[in-house]
Amino acid sequence: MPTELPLLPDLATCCSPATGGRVDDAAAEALARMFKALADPNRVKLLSMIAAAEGQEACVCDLTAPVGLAQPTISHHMKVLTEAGLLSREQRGKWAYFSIVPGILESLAEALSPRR
Amino acid sequence: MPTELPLLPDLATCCSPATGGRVDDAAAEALARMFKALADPNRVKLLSMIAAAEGQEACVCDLTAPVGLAQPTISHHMKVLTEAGLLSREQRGKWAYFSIVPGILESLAEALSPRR
DNA sequence: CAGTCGTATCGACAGAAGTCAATATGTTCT
DNA sequence: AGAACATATTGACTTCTGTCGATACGACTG
Repeated sequence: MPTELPLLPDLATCCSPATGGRVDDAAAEALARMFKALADPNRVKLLSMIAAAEGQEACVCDLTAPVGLAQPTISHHMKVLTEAGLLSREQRGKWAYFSIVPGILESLAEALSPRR
Repeated sequence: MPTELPLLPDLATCCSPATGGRVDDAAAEALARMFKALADPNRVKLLSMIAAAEGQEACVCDLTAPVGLAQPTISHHMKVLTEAGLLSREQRGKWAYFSIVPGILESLAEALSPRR
């Protein structure tokens, strides 16, 4: 079920970091949704491993072992990160490659930067 | 129950942004704990209101009305933000003033900045 | 010192989230 | 086509989380 996607626009409304002025309800929810995706240690680890990989992309097969979770759980976390707009998925042959959505982390970081 | 506090050190281990290299378990948990505090729209709103206030501090009495939550709920959220190390509390007379822990947002933003 | 006001804690409840085993889907190779 | 492999989905279970009413704590005020 496609529920979102237009998350970047919400964050990129320009000149409205969450900490530079009162944030409206929509922006607060958009931000909270992305932070919620990062609110799990295993997802932070997964994201960091992808970010650390060359090309900022990684195959699920490379991620399963290091985090020590069952395969369905990894799949679940990847879905959460993807639906939050942080990762994008690309099926390449038999494998699923995930990569960080370009600019999304910078947008998040900017939303946190005080007084712009 | 005092469970944490040394969160800044964990983040400030220098030169180890979550997205610049594989993050270890401790760092992942520290980061996730802070993101978890931001994983609620109302808390994002509360934090942004404090950040927007002059002196980056605000009295609870000023925050209750705008978010439209019951007073115990606000108190709960403030506690979550405080225990996550994002806010500090100061009792001034009859009122409780909360302010953003200096540098904490910058640290978080830096942890999100890719390739350092 | 009794009352009032601001804030925190407690207890309870509904809904969300993390985890895994089992199973399904889809892709490649023979 | 059938086997083997990689990933996704389903279902079930437990734990965590947001919310509020009731109540307790603390500080000023009269």
